Amino acid sequence: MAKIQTGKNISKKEVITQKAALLFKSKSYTASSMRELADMVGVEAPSLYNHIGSKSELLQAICFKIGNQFTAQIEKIKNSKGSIAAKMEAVIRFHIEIMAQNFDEVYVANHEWKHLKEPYLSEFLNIRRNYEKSLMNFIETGIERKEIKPVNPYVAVLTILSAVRGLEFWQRNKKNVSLQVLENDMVNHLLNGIVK
Amino acid sequence: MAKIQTGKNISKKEVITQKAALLFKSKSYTASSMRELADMVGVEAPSLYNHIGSKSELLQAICFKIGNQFTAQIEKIKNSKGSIAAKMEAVIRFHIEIMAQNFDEVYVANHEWKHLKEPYLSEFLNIRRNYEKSLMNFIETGIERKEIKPVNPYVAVLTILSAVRGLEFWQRNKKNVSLQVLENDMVNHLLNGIVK
DNA sequence: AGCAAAAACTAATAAGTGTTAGTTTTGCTT
DNA sequence: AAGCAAAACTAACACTTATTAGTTTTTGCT
Repeated sequence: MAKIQTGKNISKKEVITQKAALLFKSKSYTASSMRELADMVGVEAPSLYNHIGSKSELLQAICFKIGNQFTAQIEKIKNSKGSIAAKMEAVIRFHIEIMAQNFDEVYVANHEWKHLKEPYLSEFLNIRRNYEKSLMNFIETGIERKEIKPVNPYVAVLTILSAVRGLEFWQRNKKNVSLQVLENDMVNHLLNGIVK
Repeated sequence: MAKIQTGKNISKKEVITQKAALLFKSKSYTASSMRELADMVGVEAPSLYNHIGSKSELLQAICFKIGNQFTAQIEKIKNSKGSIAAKMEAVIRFHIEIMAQNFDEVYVANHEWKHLKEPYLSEFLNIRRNYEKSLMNFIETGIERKEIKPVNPYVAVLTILSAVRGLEFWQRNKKNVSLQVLENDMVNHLLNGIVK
C-alpha cells in the first residue's frame, strides 16, 4: 500500500495541492485527471478524497492563496511612503519575486481561474479588479503630482501587469538570465523605457 | 434539418473554425465539446465531420493561421529601413492590430497551443522561437548602434511581447479606451517609459 | 423531373471522467 | 497485544467524450 509522502511541516492536503498545481500548469485544469494526480502523489485516485473535497476545491485553494498573497503585498505598499515611481518599482519587484517562489501556483491562478465555480469565480474576479484599481490609483496620483507622464492609467496598468505576468515564459531560460538582472531590467524598462 | 450558414466568400469549414475559436476562447480547448460547437453552428455534432477532420485539426488551423500572420509581418519589417525604435514601434502596432482584428484566434493561439499534437506542437514552438529571435536581433542591433540602452535583449523582448499579449484582457473595457489611445500609449510606454 | 453528390441525420461505440460505497490495511495510543 | 481512527484499497456508477457507421434528406445540375 502506498503512502502519501509528507515532509516535516507540510500536511498531506498541502502535498496534494502542490502536485495539483504542477499538474494543472503542465496540462491545464480540465485536461488533468484525478487519476493522474493520484499517480503523481503515489496513491490510487479515490484515496485522495480522504484529504480533499473535490477537484475544483484544489483549484480554489491555489487561486485564492495567490490572490491573497498579492493583495497583502499591495496593501503594504499602499501604506508606505515614497514617490509613486518607488511604489511602482516595489510592485514590479514583488510580482517577480512571488512568481519566482510560487511558480506553479501563480501560473495556475493566472491561466485556470476561468474554471472556478461560482461563487468563487466572482470572488476571484473581484479580488483582481480591486487589485487593478489600486494600481490605477497609483498611476493617477503620480500624474497629478507630475511624477508620471499624462498617460491613460488603465493602459499603463494593463501594460505593466501583462509584462510581469509574462515571466511565466521565462523559466525555460532560467540559466541564461539571473533573477537580479530580470528584476532590474524589467523595472527600468517599464518605468524609463529602453530608447536612449 | 439545419443548415450551416455560410456567407458569401466564406466556406463552411471556415465558419466552423471561427465558431471554434470563439468557443475555445471562452471555455478552453479541453473543456469545449464538439456537441457545444455543433450547437453554435446549428447542426448535430457528427455533421461537423463532413467538413472537418477532427477537433485537434481545428486547433491547428487556428494556431498556424495566427502564427503565419505574425511571421509574415515581422519579415516585412526586417526588410524595411529606418531606426530600430521605428521598427519596434511597427512591431508593437501590428501586434495590437492583428489582435484587434482576430481577437478570438489570437487568444486561442496564445492560450491553447499546449494542446496541439505532435508534430504540430514542435512546429508551432519553432515558429515562436524564431519570432522571438528576430525581435532579439532588433534589440541587439539597436544596442550596438547606441539607439537602445544596454539592456538584456531577452528580458526586453519578453517584456514587450508579454505586454502586448496582455491586450487580451482589454476587450471588456473596449468602450473606455479607443484603439488609437491604446496603441499610442503602449508604444510610448514600452519605448520611453512613463516616469517623467 | 430525375440523378448524383453533398451534407444532414440517428444510433452506437469504446474510452475516460469525477466521485461514492464498502472493505481492508496501517499505525498510533493505551 | 488490543483497539481504534486514519487512510489506503477495489469495485462500481452515472456521465460525458470524440468519433464512426449507416441512413435519409437536401441541393444543384442536366
